[in-house]
Amino acid sequence: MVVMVSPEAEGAGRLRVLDPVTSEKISDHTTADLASWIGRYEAEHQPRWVFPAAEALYPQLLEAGVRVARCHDLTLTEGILLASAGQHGSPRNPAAAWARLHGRAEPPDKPPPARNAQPALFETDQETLSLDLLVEVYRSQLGRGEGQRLLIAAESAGGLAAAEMTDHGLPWNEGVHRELLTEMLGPKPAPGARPDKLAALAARIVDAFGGHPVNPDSPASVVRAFAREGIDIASTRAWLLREVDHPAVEPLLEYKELARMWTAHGWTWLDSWVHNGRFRPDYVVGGVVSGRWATRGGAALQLPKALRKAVRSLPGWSLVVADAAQLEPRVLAALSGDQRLAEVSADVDLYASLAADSFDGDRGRAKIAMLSAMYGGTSGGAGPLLAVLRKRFPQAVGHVEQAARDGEQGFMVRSRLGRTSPRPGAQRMALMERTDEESLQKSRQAAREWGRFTRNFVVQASAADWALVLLVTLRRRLAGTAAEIVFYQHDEVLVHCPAGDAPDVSAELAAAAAEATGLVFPGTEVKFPLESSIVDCYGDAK
DNA sequence: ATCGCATGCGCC
DNA sequence: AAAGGGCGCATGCGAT
Repeated sequence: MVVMVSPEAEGAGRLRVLDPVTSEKISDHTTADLASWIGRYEAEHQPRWVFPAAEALYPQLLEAGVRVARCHDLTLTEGILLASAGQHGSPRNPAAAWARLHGRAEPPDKPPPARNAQPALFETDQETLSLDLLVEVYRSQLGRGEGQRLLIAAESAGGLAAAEMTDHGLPWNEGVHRELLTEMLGPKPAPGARPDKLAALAARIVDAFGGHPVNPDSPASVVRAFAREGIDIASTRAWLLREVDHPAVEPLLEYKELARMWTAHGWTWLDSWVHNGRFRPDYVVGGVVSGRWATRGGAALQLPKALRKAVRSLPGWSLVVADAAQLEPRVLAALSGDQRLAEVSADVDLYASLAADSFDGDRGRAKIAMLSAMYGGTSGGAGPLLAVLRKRFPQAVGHVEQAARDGEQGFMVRSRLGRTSPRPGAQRMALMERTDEESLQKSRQAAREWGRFTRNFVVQASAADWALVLLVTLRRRLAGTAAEIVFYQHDEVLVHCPAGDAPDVSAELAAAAAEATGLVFPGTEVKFPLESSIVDCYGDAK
């Protein structure tokens, strides 16, 4: 069964039950308590729910204790279909989709919710759209999305998984975090003051420059200070500073590291993002053009490794941490059908295996070669290494080089499941097409840059396909158990579960990885190992 | 006072 | 001197 949902203010709503094959109306319903209605119907029928946007509706259902298994998200789907039609960035809400079908003016998307906004129990500004309109958009999407059914289903399920993860929250031990901050930075400073250790380092930096005032937070000020000492640096990037022989370098590097911890993940972050022992980021499903997720606030996908110490399971519970090993080169092997690279992928350490096959056992060089192929890099002597790779793995290298050529010519490229890259913007496209003598250089550079983007897109986006399918497959497998998926980051999943269930969860993870591989790359011989460990502390994983 | 851009670093 | 793809975020700083 398929049920269209049109939420109204104050938790009310309208619903239409549709025939799953024809999408014809079976019955209409209105209710003052949408959550309860959905909860009852879910228990009895487990339909596919059609939501205008799970992001807006599902948190309220979860708040009311209602979960659903399956949905079709009209907003997420519209985003995929628009991109597929070369219309990245158009409004993708259902009302805009309907307007497009009828040649009317398209209402813009609503601005995203305020940073770290506390979700209201029942939002009253939720746009109410008629069931007729929603059904029309749904049918249109089924037609337009014929070739991307798995991607649409996975993206929609991802929308549910994201809301559930925010609802669970990542178990966060505030005490551990505070101890770490005190250890690194000193006691929590008064408002407006710098932590002791940062102040001390700043003083050391000034000393090292002979007492001249220097603001270590200002790159320009640091560059000027070095210039006074006769040292020219192009920027204050850490990797560049490391090459400089000067007493200020060491305290500067330490300052940068600690300052980042203070400003990005210090006491202020803790107070605004961790409540009752849980960190609840807002995930933005498909927020990156490649299909990777983003987050709104909280920098959840950029947690410094040092902070993983603060992620602790509750007493009697465990964390199962799973990480796809070297996902992107495996994806390239499967995408391109390169038999030899498929054989290399049999090893959990793909780079070691690649080194043994083609680089005299030099893992570092093997890795540089592979990364250059996937990113289009040429530095670090990558050129000759790439040549070796091309000779030994012509299909794999040919695959990314074709994607690069497509991009250089302004064509779109697609991920395995059909997610589509944007076209170059009008300005870049105009530059890329210029052939006059004075612009030739810039034209070629613009084309090469876009080629690097599309080269990487096919790999990164197909890896995101695989990881998304893994996530939603795992979600389905864990439904009805006590286990909670609590974190998802590109190629990594964390599950929080009763300690006794952890081995079962690990088994489900392995099964989900195999299932994802079969769904995304049917028939491939490429191996996609998932390294998982059962721990009490995220910092102890691997 | 407020905004947008550049810088630089965190993660994958 | 730049160099390899994708992001989010805090800060500095000039423009408004």
